[in-house]
Amino acid sequence: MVTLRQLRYFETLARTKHFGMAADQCAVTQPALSMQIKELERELGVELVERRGGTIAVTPAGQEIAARAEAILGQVRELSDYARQHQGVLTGSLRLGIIPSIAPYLLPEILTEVTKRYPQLDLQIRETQTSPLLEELIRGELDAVLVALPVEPPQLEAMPLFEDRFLIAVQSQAAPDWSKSDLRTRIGQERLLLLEEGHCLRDQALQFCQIANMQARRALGAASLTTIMQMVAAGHGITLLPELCARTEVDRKRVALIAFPEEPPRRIVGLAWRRSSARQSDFTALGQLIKSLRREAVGEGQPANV
Amino acid sequence: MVTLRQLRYFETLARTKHFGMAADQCAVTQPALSMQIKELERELGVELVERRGGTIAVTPAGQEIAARAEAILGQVRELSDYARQHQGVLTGSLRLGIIPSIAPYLLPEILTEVTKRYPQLDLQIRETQTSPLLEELIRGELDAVLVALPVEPPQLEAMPLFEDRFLIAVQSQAAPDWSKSDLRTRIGQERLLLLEEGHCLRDQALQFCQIANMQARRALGAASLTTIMQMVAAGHGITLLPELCARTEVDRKRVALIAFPEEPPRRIVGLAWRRSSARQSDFTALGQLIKSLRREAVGEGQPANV
DNA sequence: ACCATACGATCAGAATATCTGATCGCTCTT
DNA sequence: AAGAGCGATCAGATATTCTGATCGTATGGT
Repeated sequence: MVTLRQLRYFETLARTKHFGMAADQCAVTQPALSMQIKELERELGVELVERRGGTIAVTPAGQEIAARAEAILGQVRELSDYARQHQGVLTGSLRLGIIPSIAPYLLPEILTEVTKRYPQLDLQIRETQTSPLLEELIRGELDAVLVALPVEPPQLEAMPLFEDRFLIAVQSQAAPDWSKSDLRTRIGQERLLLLEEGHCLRDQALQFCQIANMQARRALGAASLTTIMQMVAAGHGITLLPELCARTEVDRKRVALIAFPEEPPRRIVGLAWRRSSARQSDFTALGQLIKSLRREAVGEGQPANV
Repeated sequence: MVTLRQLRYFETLARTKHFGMAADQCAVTQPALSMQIKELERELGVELVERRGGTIAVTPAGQEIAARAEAILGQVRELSDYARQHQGVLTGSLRLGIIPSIAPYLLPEILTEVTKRYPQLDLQIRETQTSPLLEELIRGELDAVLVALPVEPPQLEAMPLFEDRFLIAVQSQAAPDWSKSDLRTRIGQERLLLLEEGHCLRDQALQFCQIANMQARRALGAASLTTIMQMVAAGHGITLLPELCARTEVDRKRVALIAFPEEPPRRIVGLAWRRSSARQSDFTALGQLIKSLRREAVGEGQPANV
């Protein structure tokens, strides 16, 4: 008799193409996974993976079966989600992914508020860049993600939460030198500091500046905004900084923030989830909670112009 | 962690609304089933069934979850079927339903032929009337059914196999008395013997005779064609007999068969299965096999006219 | 050619999960 | 008030699944 356990293990194996890694992801030892895979093969009477020294290949039949298994596992997840709805909103566990340019600035407040208002909720956080987050979301390893919109995959649905304007961060001493009138031209003349490849923030900044700053690409990617801000403070360049990050990252003595006078470049921060998920009400509740946080926050900490 | 076992048990329970029966159907004892249901409820955090003395009720959440479970189980079945295709046609086990007016006459040959040509196939037979067969087919308890076409449910697909003409069976002594010219009128004057409610044969005969024989409904239903033929032989009435059954059921000394001169009433015998099943090639192979049997059989045993 | 390494298979024993059969307690019927 | 039917519960048996150690093989570097 086929079991869900077998399907779970096999789906992971088909994805990783590696017994050891798959076993890790399933949180069991490699022999345990091997045995279940073998049992599934015996059960179905089909060779699912070809074991060749060093590496393995998923057979064509295996591919198809992995796809079906994935669909089945998805439906089981939705069944559980549906059930969870019946014990009230935002209860049980919710796996939330957040991108690095949001997590540190919003997460503490989110956690405080969630603990206060939804003590039943066990919020599990994963912080990484947008594309792995979306993959994991689609695979069902995450329930929702907090990212910059839009999100492309059609099986996802998103709720915009707030607008996050970009400011220009420059070394304080240099600030008086910046006139608001020709910001864009001026940017083109500076060295633009950006995060490393893969961060959506980098892409957004590049997109905005592509006309203005053709030499931006030579800027090597930094691993964190903190690094970048230290470099700005030391006068090694400028950067585009989301308002959200400003309060935390900016040392007012050493760095000045310049707002765009009109039509500021901005990102939309939103919550995304699988369209097929049965936890819609959880997500809208969580979205509302974050929205409300942000409104208060914006109210108290006004954007700092020069 | 939700298991397929839990879903299987619960789906059965939701259908039977009875722990004991569900346990029987699942081939386990009642405590085993109770425990799995309880575990599923704990897992999902939802009460799935209301236990009230004597009887139980499936909660609304339970209904929805049972429906989802059913869908999931169906997909798992299809996954298995898909896999089975890969080890060649007509291997493994195949659960075939057959109606009583076909089974005794076709099954022996089918079994002989299947054993010869597909020794790998484990054919499990269920014999009952059309409507329970179709229900079980849709639920996935059967893989295919051999019935009179058409079959209505849209999720089923059917393959016509052969035409089975109806003959009139009368007591031998009375036979000379029948002129072919006005068969229909004549039928109206006789007592028509039919199977009990639920047999498609009864409905087909009634449909054909509805103009001719308005008093047919008073004929009490017999449980088997054998009973009916004994009564015909004893001169208690006449019946419409499918050609398929004639060789086996007719004692030529006591019963005569009269063929309709033109446009004989007939039934189409066919094989039906779930459209969603992944075993199409099994079914067409089985259909071909039955077709070929029938062609030979028709060739050797010509319909016996007066 | 030889060693080191990485990978998956295998095995024995331990830990879990699941099942059975007996029994209990409740509710409805008579 | 007694009996029948039903599901829950419990203890012990059984089957499944897991772990940790070990093995054999293929591969790549030297």
